Amino acid sequence: MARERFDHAKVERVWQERWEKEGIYAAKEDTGKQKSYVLDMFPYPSGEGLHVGHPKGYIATDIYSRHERMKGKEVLHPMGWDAFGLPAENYAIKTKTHPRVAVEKNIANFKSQLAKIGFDYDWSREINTTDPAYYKWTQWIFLKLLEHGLAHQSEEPINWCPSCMTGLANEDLDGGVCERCSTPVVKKKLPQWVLKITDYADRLLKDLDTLDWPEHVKESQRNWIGRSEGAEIDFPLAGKYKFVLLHGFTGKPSDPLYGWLRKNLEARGHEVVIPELPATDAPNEEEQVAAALAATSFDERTILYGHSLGAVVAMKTAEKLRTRIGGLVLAGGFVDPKFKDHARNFENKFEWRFDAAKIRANCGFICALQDVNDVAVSEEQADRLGKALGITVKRVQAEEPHFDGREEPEILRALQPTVQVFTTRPDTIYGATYLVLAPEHELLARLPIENAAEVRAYIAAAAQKTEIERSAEGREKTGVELKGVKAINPATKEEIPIYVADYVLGGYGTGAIMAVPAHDERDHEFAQKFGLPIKQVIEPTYEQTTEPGRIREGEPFDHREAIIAIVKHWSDDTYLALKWKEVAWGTFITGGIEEGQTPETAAKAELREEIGYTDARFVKDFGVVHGKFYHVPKKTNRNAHAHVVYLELASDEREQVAADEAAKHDPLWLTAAELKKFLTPDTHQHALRWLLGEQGIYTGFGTLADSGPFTRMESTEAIEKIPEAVGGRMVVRYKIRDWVFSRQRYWGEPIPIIHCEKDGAVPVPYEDLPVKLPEVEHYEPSGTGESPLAAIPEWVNVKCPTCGGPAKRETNTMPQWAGSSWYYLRFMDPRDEEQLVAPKKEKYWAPVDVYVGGDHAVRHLIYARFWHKFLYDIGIASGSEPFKRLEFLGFILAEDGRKMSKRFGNVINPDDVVAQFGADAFRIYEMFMGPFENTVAWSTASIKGAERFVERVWKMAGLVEDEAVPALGTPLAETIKKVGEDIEAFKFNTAISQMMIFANAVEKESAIGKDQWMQFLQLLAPFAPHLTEELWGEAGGEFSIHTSTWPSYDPELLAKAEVEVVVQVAGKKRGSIMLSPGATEAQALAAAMQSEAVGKALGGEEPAKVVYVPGRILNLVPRKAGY
RNA sequence: GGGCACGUGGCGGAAUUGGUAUACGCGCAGGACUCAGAAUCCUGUCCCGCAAGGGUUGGAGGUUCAAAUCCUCUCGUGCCCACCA
Repeated sequence: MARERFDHAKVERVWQERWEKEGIYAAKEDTGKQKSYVLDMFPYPSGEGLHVGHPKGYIATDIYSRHERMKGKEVLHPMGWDAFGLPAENYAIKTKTHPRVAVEKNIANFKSQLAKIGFDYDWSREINTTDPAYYKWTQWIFLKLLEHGLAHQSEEPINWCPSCMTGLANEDLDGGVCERCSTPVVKKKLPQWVLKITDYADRLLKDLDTLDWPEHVKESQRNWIGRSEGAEIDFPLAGKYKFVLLHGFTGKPSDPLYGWLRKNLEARGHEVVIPELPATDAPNEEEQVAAALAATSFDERTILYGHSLGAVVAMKTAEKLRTRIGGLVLAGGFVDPKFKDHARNFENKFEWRFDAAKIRANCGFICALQDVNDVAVSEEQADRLGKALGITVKRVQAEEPHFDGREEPEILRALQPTVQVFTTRPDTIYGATYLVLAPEHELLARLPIENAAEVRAYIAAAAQKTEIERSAEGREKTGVELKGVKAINPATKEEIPIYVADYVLGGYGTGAIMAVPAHDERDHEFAQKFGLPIKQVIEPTYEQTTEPGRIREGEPFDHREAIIAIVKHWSDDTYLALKWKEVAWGTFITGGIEEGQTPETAAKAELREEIGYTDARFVKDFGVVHGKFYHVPKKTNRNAHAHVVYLELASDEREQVAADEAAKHDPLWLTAAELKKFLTPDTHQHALRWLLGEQGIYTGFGTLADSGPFTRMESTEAIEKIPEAVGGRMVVRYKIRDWVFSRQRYWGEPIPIIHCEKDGAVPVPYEDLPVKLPEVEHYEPSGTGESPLAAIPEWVNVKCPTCGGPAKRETNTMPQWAGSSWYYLRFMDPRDEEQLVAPKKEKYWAPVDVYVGGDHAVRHLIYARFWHKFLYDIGIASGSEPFKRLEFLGFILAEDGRKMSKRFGNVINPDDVVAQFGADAFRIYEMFMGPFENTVAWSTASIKGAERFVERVWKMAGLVEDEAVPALGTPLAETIKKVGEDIEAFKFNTAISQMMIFANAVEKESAIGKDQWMQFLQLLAPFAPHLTEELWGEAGGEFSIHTSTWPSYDPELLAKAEVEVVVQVAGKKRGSIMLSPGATEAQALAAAMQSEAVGKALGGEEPAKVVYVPGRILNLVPRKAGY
């Protein structure tokens, strides 16, 4: 009987309605089943709608989740919308519609497109990041971060996109340009909220090892985090200073801290004066300032320091000076006698107004420290001090609150001008011939620089530059020397110059480097341009890693001074080389340096002994190269320290050579090009590069030279020993920067903060959340660094939650990444008004078992992992990682091989494809296109294959019989096994091909048993849910096939009675034999020898060797020559 | 410049992880059905050779009884990072 074609449109409609009506995909928490949480990266609902590339990941999770459900698990497969962000806002600006209107329209469109494909989403859990009921919790997380000290305000220069008119996180840049609009970003100083993701860097890195993620994604994350181990080393500034230390109202010059400071400063040759100040508990300005002034004389080399009330006295003293001093350092200072923990009457006889201009004029630099845990002086007080003096107060961690410890290294560091550098190569410190500070370096404002105007101009110019200009390829190094200041290299004790240059980045390490031009490309380039000394301190060292001569691990080395002599021909452009007779070596002349010899005389002697030439002229000693190898005849590891000596022969005059020397090797005259191929040891290749001038600067590890007590030590050891020896310390640094969290735009979550003049930044009380986004007239960013929200006075002006006084709301919004950093938790409990997620539900569903997505994943994943770890720390999440397994998808390109885009007019809408070919054919085609992670171009021609397969299955219903077809037993068992395994492994393409193979087998038999048919439909159900539901019903199956139990198979059907074993002779196939799987080697051999072809290939002889892999292969190795 | 992948027919790709290379599908060619086309079905389809046979996984070496798979070098492509000290 002829069957109608499959009417996909009708079948899809019928079943999609029924699934929806019966709610078969709703996820429940109380079924007692094992759970499975399958998640797609939720989309941004753009105005363009879906193209055929978008559903690829959704189809995969759909298949996977349907399979999980049929395996008896309780499945959570939700969908939602990441709808805040710039595109919606820009669209709103263009069309003058509210972004919410556009977003709602887009969501409706996306939903209808998705519905047509027949997904098993639980729509009752749909969420939307722009819904106040959702972003209430995004704001809640922000307040929790603030509460735990992980959010703070900063005024550091940040990346500013002049086109989007907003600040951006480091992660939002693409090689120095805004990733959205490709405009070069500039540095701009704006008050910003910043999240301290750096506090989690180490855990974000370490926990990667526990994740079942593709290796390249983990690698990208490691790259972002960018951990590097190195050393922080202090380079003291040259020159002797006189320090005048003024104690506070609880201090005395006899306190241990002052003894400690005196000892440390005097040890460096400085002078220390600690005057006793009278009556500090009832301050009297005149008396105290007079005491300070009387204690000593003041000049350019004087640095005045004050602690607590002493800081105030120091300011007053500086104000009254008639000469200029080197600098003013304040710790725990204040400008207003009001304290956190006590009240004290300081008003008597003290003038609390300061002449900041006078102080600034009198002091070379001013530096103020504030302890983050100070009990007396609030942050706000410290800020006021900073404002009064026109400086930024540096917040540090004191040993004891308010710097009351016995030793306070932060004070010492602030007093004693040093430049702290970060380096991963402390082994090169003896070659550090200058220092470089980044233009942002805070020390630049404090140093007594003679050419201050020039330096300031350079710093200003650097700030103006875009990232691109600053780091463009072919960049020319620029910089300015700081005249009048020098640093001391703590290893060599030599004075070295200091530069400011923008090739050093302010945000990484300490913002300062020691420059080693001999062993760093960038430093070398800079040194060449500025005529700075280049000092070699690392000699190249090579280890032999191949036999013969591979180093014997753990055995000691004997050391030998040696030479490698490069000898030029007297007339040709060729060089003398030795071809060794007993080993496969090609070398230059080489040998040891005996006592009393110099490298030059040793090289000449070696040349005479080995080849006989006597008329050599010494030209050059290139330096030393070290070769580590195992000396086979001497049975020892050897490290040969070889001077590379260049000789030129003046004539062919030569002597007789001893017979034993001549027997060892043949001399050859080779050109440079020939030598490149001929020389076997790496050390000799290195020598050749020196000769040809091809050896660039050496940046690798090696052996230290000219490095005092560390000379001849190897880099790896020196890296461990040098930092401590020069007073530095090993530290770990990360490339990842803190997350700039403020956006000066409208369409985002308002940051729930109220700024009060009196109380500073006050968090909005939890019970007042959410802070709803108000309606505005215009969405345009102001461009001044203020969000459009700032233009709504009735929203901005509020009462301070703490004091009730007048206050203003924070008008910046959060970045788009905020809402997507925790949405997977909300799906577990999407309508809860009391809490972010109910602990019971979280415990049941977490973590996400399989997470599928592609684009932007590195950033999203790092932010989400950061927030998740924080939520874990405060007890909201029960595990420390959100996504157990991650599958990365490859994109679908347009037929022309380009990206699918409205711009190119090559977009294919899934609606059209579904209408023409059906949802099931569309799903099968997308999964059959290739491996899931591959990027492949769409092909309308190829989708026909999927359509044909659907039609074939449809027709196959006509072949169903009551009785099982025995010949299909094994193929069906194999198919059940493979399809199940492949779905779990995300290998959908091979699962489909296995089902096609089975369909071919059914057609060959022209029959299939009813039970076999129904099992086959179940295998196909996750891929083609509509077709199989229809056929399942026709065959008498109970609704729904998607809630039926995944078929099992009899493993015995997989174990065939006989297997084909391929017979090879000498690795080439000569036939095959049928054997029982348990056949012995003897049986297999006997069967194989029956074959004529096998006998012929063996030449009538018995095989010399037999390799038998039961069930697979029998390889016979013949006796013939060559085997 | 650094890191990570990858390279198999005309095309997408498969190969139980070292054991019959090219499964499955697209395309193409020939045939059947048809007045004709669409659709469908059958046959063929890596290269050389009439055949027996030989060759072939970007290229060159190596390890192994056996290599697409492991190692070394080399060429090419893609992705990520990039003045990160």
